[in-house]
Amino acid sequence: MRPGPRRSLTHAEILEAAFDLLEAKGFAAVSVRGVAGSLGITPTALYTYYPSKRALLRGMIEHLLARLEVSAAEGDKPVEVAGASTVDGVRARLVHVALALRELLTGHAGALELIMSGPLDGPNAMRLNEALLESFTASGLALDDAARAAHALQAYALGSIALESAEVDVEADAATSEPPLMTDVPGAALWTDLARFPLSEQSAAVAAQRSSTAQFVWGVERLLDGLLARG
Amino acid sequence: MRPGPRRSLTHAEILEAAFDLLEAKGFAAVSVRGVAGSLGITPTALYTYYPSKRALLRGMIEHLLARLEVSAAEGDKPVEVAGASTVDGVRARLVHVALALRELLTGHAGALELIMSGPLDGPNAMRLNEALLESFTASGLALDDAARAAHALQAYALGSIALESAEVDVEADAATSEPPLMTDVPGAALWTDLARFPLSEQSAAVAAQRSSTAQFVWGVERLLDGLLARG
DNA sequence: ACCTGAACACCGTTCAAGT
DNA sequence: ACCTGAACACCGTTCAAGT
Repeated sequence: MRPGPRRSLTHAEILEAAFDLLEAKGFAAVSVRGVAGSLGITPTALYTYYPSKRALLRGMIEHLLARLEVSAAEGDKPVEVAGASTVDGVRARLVHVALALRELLTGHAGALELIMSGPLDGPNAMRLNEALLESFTASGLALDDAARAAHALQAYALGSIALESAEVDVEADAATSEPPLMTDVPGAALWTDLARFPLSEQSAAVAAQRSSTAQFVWGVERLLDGLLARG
Repeated sequence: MRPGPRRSLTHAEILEAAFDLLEAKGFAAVSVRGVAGSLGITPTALYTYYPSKRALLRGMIEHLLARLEVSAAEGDKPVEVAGASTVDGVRARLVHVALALRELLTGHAGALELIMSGPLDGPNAMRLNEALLESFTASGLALDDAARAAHALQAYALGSIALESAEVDVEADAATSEPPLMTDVPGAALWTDLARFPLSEQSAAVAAQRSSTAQFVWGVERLLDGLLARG
């Protein structure tokens, strides 16, 4: 179509190859050499498109967040309660955005490491932030408080997802069964001494369900309780 | 003192060297080769003490969390309000623990990456969890809810610290002034088009203060509002 | 039992050279 | 203008060999 492309690759093609690698072999496989290799070019040729690996990762984060559903699409969750339908709808939208972020990051292997690998300051991260600000101001918060609330909700969501994925990792390790690691670190001898932590032991059943969507939403709801409280 | 040490090093000495490296040169410098080199031994000798780099990092996490002040030390914050002094004291303790965790992780360069590099399931992580469970049950929550609340608070704290440190990174990068990265990624042309995000622009002043302790505590307080709410 | 040296299969990045 | 090849200074991990 074009008179003749100066470059053999588009950024979109490079990012696609990078995500294929991420999905297939995990975050560690997304190396400059690996991405270049899967595109049939030399590692140094990739530096023509991105000035550093960090820049490549930033491009990937943007590409990922572009798929985040953030707008106030109707029919998400019809409000059935009579009365303050607007506020309830806004609240449902906030929960929806948090859940969408969680699904985006738990759906792609290595996506969390990607997000955590750099600051969230690209246009799509700002789109997310703007959507949260809209929702919080729409539910009656002053702009300053809305900004703090948006930040708090993002912090909870990212931290929650990070804790989840760390626990998934340990389940995967359980198969290889690492040795108990009895070291001379203070307290390390008690590694499996659950009796020292009676409440943790008793609540083990709940702890086992931490990776569930319900747990995530429960936390979002409690945070929103605090953030949206008035009078 | 001892009849004759079989090993030339203790785990404590190795961890100390590893933390010196972490503090001095950041997380990337904490390599098997780097730690071994700073101890005057060969990389392979380190595998006598830790079976993998991952095991070394787990040891470091435990070492770090051992320094976390988690107990109900008196005089932290004398309750001045008459009335429900116990509950207020418990709440103050929760804020205190969250702040202590934040100071621990922002105080040591690379400590967050360390924490995020694996699951939080060592004895000192359990000590933290147990302390949170005690506080939440003491303020009237059922054990199930207390477990969920403890998890939510840890999620918020870790996520908040992660967002902070990512922003610190970008400030450091501002000096080297990376090019604006005009790519053909959808939306990337709007990278600096703040006008598209009016609320984000207006609240930029608040956003600039995100790395403050006050912002962190505000979020903890709002979360606790939701978690501790009754009737 | 502890440690070394050599090796394997990787990294991100730079730079002179080709077309 | 785009790309290659060689090189630099690194990784984590394994394994035979020494003491």
